Amino acid sequence: MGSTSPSGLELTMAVPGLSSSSGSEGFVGCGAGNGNGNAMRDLDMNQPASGGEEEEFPMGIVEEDEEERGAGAGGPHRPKKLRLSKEQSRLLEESFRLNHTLTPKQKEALAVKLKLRPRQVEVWFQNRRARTKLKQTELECEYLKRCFGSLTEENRRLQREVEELRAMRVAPPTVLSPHTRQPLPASALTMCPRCERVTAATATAARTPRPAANPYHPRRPSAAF
DNA sequence: ACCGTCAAACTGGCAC
DNA sequence: GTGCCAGTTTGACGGT
Repeated sequence: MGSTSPSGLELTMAVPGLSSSSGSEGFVGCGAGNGNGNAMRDLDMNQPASGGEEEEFPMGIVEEDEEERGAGAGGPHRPKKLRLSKEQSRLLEESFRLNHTLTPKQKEALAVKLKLRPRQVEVWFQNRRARTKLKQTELECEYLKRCFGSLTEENRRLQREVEELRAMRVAPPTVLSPHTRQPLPASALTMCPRCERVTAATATAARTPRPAANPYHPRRPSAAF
């Protein structure tokens, strides 16, 4: 795609690390979407078969039945589809850059300037907004995918850590009795609820049934943590 | 000739 | 009533 996006989609996105400028050429090549096709097409598009110098807006208002067109929705034949000239596209892009929506006056003025119908200008802006939004959505999607990936990795890492901590808990620390200086049996140990240090269990605490350990919040195995 | 992509144009629904 | 949007249709065009 290169620096000059053929469709020149300008994107704004509240994604860290991505350009969020609403200015021109905000889009950094994401590769997705309009590929190279347009770049080529723009070179050839709307070129008269003769290849000679043509009017500035060759694809302007079609002469054919304007009335039919209005009523023609769903009619037997749609009018031939137009391809906007490079100059028309350029000017439309330019005004889109300034404003993503048009007032009726602006629309009318632009239509006159481009020799298009106001409806065409309106449709172009609608489609242009849609394309911009689509591009943004695609970028957000990519960003969220990356987030998902890193969070999955983080989750795996934390799970491993939990397993390691659980494994360490199997072998409780040796705590010496303050009285006898002899190692206390694991069954005599409890966790101090205030300082979360392993202490020698009192006789009453040892007899009091304790609630089952919460598997999601395993107690710390020792004061070392 | 066929297919995929892009964009012009249309349609119906919704918000104001 | 008007304008916008999401979804769709359709034609132009390039690539194979």
